[in-house]
Amino acid sequence: MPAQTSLDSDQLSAYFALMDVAGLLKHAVEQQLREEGDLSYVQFQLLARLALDSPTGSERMTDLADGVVYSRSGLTYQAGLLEKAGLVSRAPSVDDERSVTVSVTDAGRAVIARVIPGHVEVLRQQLFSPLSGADTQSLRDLLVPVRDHMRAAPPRSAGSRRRR
Amino acid sequence: MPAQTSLDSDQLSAYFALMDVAGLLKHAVEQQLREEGDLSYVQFQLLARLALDSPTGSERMTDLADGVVYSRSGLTYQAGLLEKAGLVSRAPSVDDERSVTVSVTDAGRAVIARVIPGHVEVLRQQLFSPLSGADTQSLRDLLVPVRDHMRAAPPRSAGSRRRR
DNA sequence: TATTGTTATACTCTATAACTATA
DNA sequence: TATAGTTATAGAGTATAACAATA
Repeated sequence: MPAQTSLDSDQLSAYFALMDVAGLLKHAVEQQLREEGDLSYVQFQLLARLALDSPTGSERMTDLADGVVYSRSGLTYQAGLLEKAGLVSRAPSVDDERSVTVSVTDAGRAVIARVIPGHVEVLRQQLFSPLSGADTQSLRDLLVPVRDHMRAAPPRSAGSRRRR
Repeated sequence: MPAQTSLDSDQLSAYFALMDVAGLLKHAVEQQLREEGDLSYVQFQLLARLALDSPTGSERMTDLADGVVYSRSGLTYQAGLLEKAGLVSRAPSVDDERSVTVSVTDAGRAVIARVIPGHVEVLRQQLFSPLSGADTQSLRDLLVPVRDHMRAAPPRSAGSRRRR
């Protein structure tokens, strides 16, 4: 069985459908986030990760960078914007003076809380309304392993700094 | 059954997995397209649509805009870059003097041909290697209806100009 | 009047490379 | 020496609004 040099039609249409759906969806949620919370998608990701995923509401810059932003300077830029808006604070880490710990503020949590209902509504209308519960679960089960695989085998430039 | 104001955990993880996979994949293919063809993803989409999807290799700006770029000025900008690079040509449409017909040149077809193998290779490694043939078909069958639904009910600003 | 496309403009985001400071 | 983060800088992409030309 030789390695194919082209894709079959299922692969092609899956690829384009994936990119189209994600592109349209991102566009829709970015508009909602901008209107209701003055947030970009990346800023929402950062804030949501701190406010919803982290028990302490804090993470080091390096840990935040993994999976949210592609370059460190980009993260510095976004964190700076969030800090200027009063939604996060930054302080040197206690255990390692090189590191910076980013923390959501109360104002940051308030923005997330304010933005979530409209966000959910967009997702419901745009993404989930054509999908049954079983469909959604299938989609999840298909995509989560792909994400894990991609994160495990990063495309060179997305690797950690030590790989360069 | 009242309308929920939050998402269940399958929906949440499907949403984030979708956005993460598409973001990582876009990042990977953009790098490949830039290295091997000096193309951005949008430029690749435009060129591929003309070279692969259109029987004549030509389309009106308005038709190109549908589903590729979000604003008309953005399409003008990208078409200008492609024209400057000699990959497309633009001419007034014969039937409607207001319209502009964009056509792939031979050089444009050559760039697509040069870029495709590496593109397929990235897709194979990043997206398809964790998916069986049946998985790929399932993914396609789940996402194509979502795309159709999104295109049918655009999120306001992505609509055609006459809707504004 | 409505539609097609372009232009001027401003802004956001991202990346590279050089730099500082700590481990 | 290696790692964490910042800064300066430059470039790409996008959107809005005003505009010209055609239907």
